[in-house]
Amino acid sequence: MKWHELGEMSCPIARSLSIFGDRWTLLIIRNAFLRTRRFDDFQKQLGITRHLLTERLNRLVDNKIFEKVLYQEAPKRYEYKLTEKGLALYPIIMAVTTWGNYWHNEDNKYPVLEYMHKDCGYKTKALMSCEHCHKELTAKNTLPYLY
Amino acid sequence: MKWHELGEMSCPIARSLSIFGDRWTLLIIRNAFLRTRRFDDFQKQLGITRHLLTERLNRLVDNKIFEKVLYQEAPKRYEYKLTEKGLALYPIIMAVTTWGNYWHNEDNKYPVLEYMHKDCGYKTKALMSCEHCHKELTAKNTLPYLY
DNA sequence: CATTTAAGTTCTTTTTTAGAACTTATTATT
DNA sequence: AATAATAAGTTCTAAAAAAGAACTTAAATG
Repeated sequence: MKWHELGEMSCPIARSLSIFGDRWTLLIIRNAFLRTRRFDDFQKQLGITRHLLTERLNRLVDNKIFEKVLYQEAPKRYEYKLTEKGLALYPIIMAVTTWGNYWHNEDNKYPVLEYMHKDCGYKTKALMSCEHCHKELTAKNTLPYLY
Repeated sequence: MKWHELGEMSCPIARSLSIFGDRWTLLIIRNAFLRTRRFDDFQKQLGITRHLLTERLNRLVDNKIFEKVLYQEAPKRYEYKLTEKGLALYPIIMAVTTWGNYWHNEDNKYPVLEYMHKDCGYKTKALMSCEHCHKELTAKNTLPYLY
């Protein structure tokens, strides 16, 4: 299977990975959530080559995850800002964070990145939960279900 | 930054991506959740080259996401079975599914893959929620918080 | 006038991936 | 008994992608 074919698959996971299933894109998005918006800042923070960063940012703009916002007229300069569609990636970032914190952190060698829920004021772990009964969803109590 | 350096970063996202932040690994894991366990089945279902599949499965075994389980003595053959650490990736799969379903599906061109919560019996969307107040967590009501 | 800033672009080298054929050990079929 | 099939890789070559460094452009700054 060629990579670009993934984008046309009926599986939502395959389609999603055709956008961010590579070595850099989710890290770019992570930094965007941490308020990075400019080319050189992404480049310095990530250590990604300028060439690749250009290519990835363009893909994210094409897919409406970032929008380019003019911040300077001459010469024209744009910031890369998460759209609503881009902001909707946050649960993925949280899910990856949570797994990395608790499952891929032998001997608690690395610090734990948690989240503070502003509405209730508590430091919280992100749980996947059922929209009906609000209990936690796991591989064992859940079945994929094609609508 | 070189790729293998990611695995030693303090950020849980970077460390996680050092395992599954590539073109194939999350698709392998998706299929594992759909009960695929054998080399040739992964290969045929995904259309991945045998060479890469070998490399990816070995990485997943090294990282204790799959365990090899002997299912035939002569010649020795092993199945790749998700460990508890591997099963814990399910929220990531659900989060990616949910985003792909609702945000990366223009004109509802593609079918929606939902989940059935066996405990309550309802078809459900996977929501990221606060372990305290159980309300939904989003980019806007949440702050990363280094413990 | 020389430097700096910001956002790329271009170039060469290295690494990864794709694709197809081959191997090995055993079981099933003609 | 010889031939084909199954399963899980391994080994090749060619193609694509990524790394790394230097260059470009346009304006602002010292």
